[in-house]
Amino acid sequence: MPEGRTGQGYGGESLLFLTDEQLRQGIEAMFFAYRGFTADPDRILAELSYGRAHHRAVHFINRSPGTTVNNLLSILGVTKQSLNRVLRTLIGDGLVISKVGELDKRERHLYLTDQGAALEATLSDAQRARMRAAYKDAGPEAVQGFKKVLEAMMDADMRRAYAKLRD
Amino acid sequence: MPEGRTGQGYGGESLLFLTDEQLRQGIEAMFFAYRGFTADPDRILAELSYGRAHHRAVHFINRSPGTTVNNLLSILGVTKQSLNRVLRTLIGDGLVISKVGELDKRERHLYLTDQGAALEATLSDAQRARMRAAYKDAGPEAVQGFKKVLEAMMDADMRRAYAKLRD
DNA sequence: CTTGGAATGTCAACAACACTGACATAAACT
DNA sequence: AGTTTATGTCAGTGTTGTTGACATTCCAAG
Repeated sequence: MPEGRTGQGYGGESLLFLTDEQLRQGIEAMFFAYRGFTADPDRILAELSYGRAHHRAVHFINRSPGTTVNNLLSILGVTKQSLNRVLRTLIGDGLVISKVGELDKRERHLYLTDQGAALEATLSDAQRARMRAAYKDAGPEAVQGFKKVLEAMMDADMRRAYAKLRD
Repeated sequence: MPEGRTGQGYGGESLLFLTDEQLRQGIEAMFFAYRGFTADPDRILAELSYGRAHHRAVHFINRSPGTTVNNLLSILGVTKQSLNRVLRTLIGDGLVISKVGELDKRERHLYLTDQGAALEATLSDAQRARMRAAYKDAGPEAVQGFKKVLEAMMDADMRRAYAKLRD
């Protein structure tokens, strides 16, 4: 071994960051971090007898007001029956309204009511607070790397959906 | 604003990486990436009529052979009833064995059988393959940042558990 | 205009995985 | 001897996901 360059020097020639041990650490980090990622909204949702699925629906409706059910379906990656159950309760509770499409009357366009927007804000604030603290701790360079790795970890369709949401 | 340094320069003075928009992108990246993260093992598990909970149990038993039920409980962050349901099927299927503790006979120490180790390897290989590809794409610097942000995102107890696993 | 397909919604059944609460047992600690 | 700890188990419940079947509405092609 002529040049056994150890450490995680940024040269890129060293492949030590691709060892099974390093990968396992990353896998476990994802597992533990995702728990933290969802912990705060979960606590709020539990009090309202809602779940993560409601959070996700509300998040993406807020993100893209007027989105269709089908669109939401492909982003969330669940079956229409599963999404429909969630949407029904949200509509029933007055957090979401569904408008028949003008151009294509088969489509239902989804919007948050004021009440829905209020819930979304509460959940987002909690989740962003943790995210902000983590970003601040880690610094801007780390955040760049964080996003880069996450993006590379996505399925191709999800990467497309993610890119689309960023436009 | 005297020095309005734009971009994500690594100076650290610019706080543009802490805007709500940047945070939301990170949140969505976590959501989509976690889906990719679990997709490959999920496919394998579905064929065996196992679920993610089985994967997690097998992973951490492989990681720390001889670990006790209580220990596993605190790492996984679920109730003993939930874990027990999973362990019962794994033991019944001959993937895990539970040995009464020698020093403290109340404790059960958990080990993978050869068959259990084989499943763990199959699942790990799939998950590591995606992780490796993502790491390779993103590069060692990005990976460092990735881990740094994830660690900062964990709850304090999880960070401790994570650190302990790395010793 | 009729027919086929797409988008949506609904009903029913089921499985995985989490929860709470209650109770049992054995072993260890005080 | 009494309490705590570690574990296991039973019963019930809730969220979220799945399939399968079927109805409705509408667009578009023949």
